[in-house]
Amino acid sequence: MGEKIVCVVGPTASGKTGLGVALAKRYGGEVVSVDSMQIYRGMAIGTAAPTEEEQQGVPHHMIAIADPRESFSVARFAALATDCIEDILHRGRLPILVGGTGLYLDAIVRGTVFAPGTQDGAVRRDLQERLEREGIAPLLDELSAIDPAAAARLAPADEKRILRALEVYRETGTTITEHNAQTQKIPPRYDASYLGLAFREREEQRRRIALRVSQMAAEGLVDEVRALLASGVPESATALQAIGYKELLPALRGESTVEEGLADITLRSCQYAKRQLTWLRRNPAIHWIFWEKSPDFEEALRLSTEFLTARGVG
RNA sequence: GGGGGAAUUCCCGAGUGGCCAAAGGGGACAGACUGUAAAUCUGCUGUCUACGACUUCGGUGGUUCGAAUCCACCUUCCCCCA
Repeated sequence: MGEKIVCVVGPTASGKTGLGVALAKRYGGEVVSVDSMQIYRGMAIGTAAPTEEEQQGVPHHMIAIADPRESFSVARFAALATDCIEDILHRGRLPILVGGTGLYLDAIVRGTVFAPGTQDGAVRRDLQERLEREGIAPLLDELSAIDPAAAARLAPADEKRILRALEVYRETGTTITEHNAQTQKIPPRYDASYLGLAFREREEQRRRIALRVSQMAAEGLVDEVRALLASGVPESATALQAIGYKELLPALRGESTVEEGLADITLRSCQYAKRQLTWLRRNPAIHWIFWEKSPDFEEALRLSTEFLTARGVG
């Protein structure tokens, strides 16, 4: 087992930022954001990145460090975040990972080794072209021949993963099934204590999200999106795929209204929260704290401390 | 006041006598997830004592072996003329 770290997880708008800061102050820790969209600059409002005031003097890492024109990846994120964590540990402080991007968080804690190959690599481009020319069927057949397990596991419509599976084989000579089996044998890099935040009632979660969206609008979300576009961020950029941004593009093009865009943001955020919960639910190590009505951070800090003490943290 | 059109399962919307518990989309719910992950993909969605039965297509009453589909009347909504 590696060194002890704390992870605060939960769906969007569940109060992770608040608890993360409270824990950091209580334990002398620093926050590492594990969020696929907060890494981009100029997206503070829509990604609900912690403001200076919310940070309360606690050092925060991995926020607004990338240009929104570039594309990040799990592997890149995990590498940078791991550097941050190591640095915090070397300084004798407690790393507190706060974030909603499940894949990223798991990759960091487990120390996942990703197979080579990137989105804009030659192999991927080649496969992409073949997909456009020939359709998915021949590619899936090819995968069946080299990695029947993966071919059986993946749905024919899951083009993204089929291409990736073929890519891994071409880049490494090893099937993705084999690669995954190998990486799963690697012991976790960190000894993580997980605290999960969630609303007891789904409806309460929805209300909370709707409230947050209207606050974002009041803080100038529309202008934020406009500014990104004005600075040359293409609509196809990963950053503009973020919820809160892509839904406002039609309104900015005059094809829809801001009101409709905001309603769409609320809807997509609720659906996203649901997916986050699906991801988190399969991690039995998470110590859940459920909000009955609205967040009660004092109580949450008490429960968290109790749990962390039992786990030997602090 | 006259004329025309429409009412379908949570929503939108197909369906015009049997192959309809009813296409398709959305939403909801559940799940997956190893270099785009706030992304991508899958399943499921009338009820039940479930390889069968029962109740649904605005309401009531008819026609028919059989109706969401045909007829009559009623209710509501929309459009046109006045």
